[in-house]
Amino acid sequence: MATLGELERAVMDLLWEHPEAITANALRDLLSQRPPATAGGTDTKELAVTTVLTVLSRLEKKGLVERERSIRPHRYRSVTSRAEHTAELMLEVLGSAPDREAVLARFVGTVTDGEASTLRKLLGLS
Amino acid sequence: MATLGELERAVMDLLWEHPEAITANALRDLLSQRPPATAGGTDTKELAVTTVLTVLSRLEKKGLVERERSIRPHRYRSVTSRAEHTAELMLEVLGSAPDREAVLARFVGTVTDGEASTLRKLLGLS
DNA sequence: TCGGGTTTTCTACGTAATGTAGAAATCTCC
DNA sequence: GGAGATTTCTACATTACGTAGAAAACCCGA
Repeated sequence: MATLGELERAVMDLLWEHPEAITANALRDLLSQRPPATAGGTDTKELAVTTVLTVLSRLEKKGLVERERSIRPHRYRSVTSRAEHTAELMLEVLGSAPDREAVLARFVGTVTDGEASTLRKLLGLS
Repeated sequence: MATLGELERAVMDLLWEHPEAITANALRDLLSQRPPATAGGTDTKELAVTTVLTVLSRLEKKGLVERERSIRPHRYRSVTSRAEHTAELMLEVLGSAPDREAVLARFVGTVTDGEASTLRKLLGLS
């Protein structure tokens, strides 16, 4: 896997919020509405559709997005949910550590109380 | 934070294995011993010391490494332990999710049994 | 003290990922 | 069959990283 760029991330966020597959044009419109997190301006950048399509192709190549080619304005959707993806990323980070248990110790020490009890619940079932 | 490059990662790994601060030259020697994980050749690349120094400077700028400037061959050491760093990375990934609990659910579902019990132990005490 | 070896900093270049989009090719419907 | 919509191809700018030479700074022995 890899880290996503800013625009790639924004696109994935939108796809995750939209379970139904959507077109590149729809995505471009949605992108123009959300302000860029980078600066605090009233900046509503209008991207070219080709830009969105390029990003979508790259995300597809990375396996994060798939599209329906049967219908003409292709519809795009994320392959996994955001939660899945995030969990995978966390596991990837954890996986590269030779001292996984030490990492987990630090990890649970920093998680909020509510989340700790969530974890307890989840672990109690198994 | 950010993801590290291959060489940056190798340097951090060595610094994490060496609690005592070490010199750039020592690092270069250590680097030449460990085979590059990329290919499986008997490749023992000898890097220039300036290369190692550049990487160390970049890691210092990123806040991952600090050095003693008082003595002349500067000694470098990692600011945090690998476990700390990894846990921070995991939290960073988790932090960007609006559905943290869902992520945690997926996460604990994928962790090994041994780690799950470790987590239970850690959470039981609190 | 001074000069040469050692160490560090500055500068630079190649590559790869990403943001961005025009030009060209493809498709679809009238 | 052609015009407008859609997708693909190609391209360029920027940034991060690997890599290291050139230059500057430093330190020790003669």
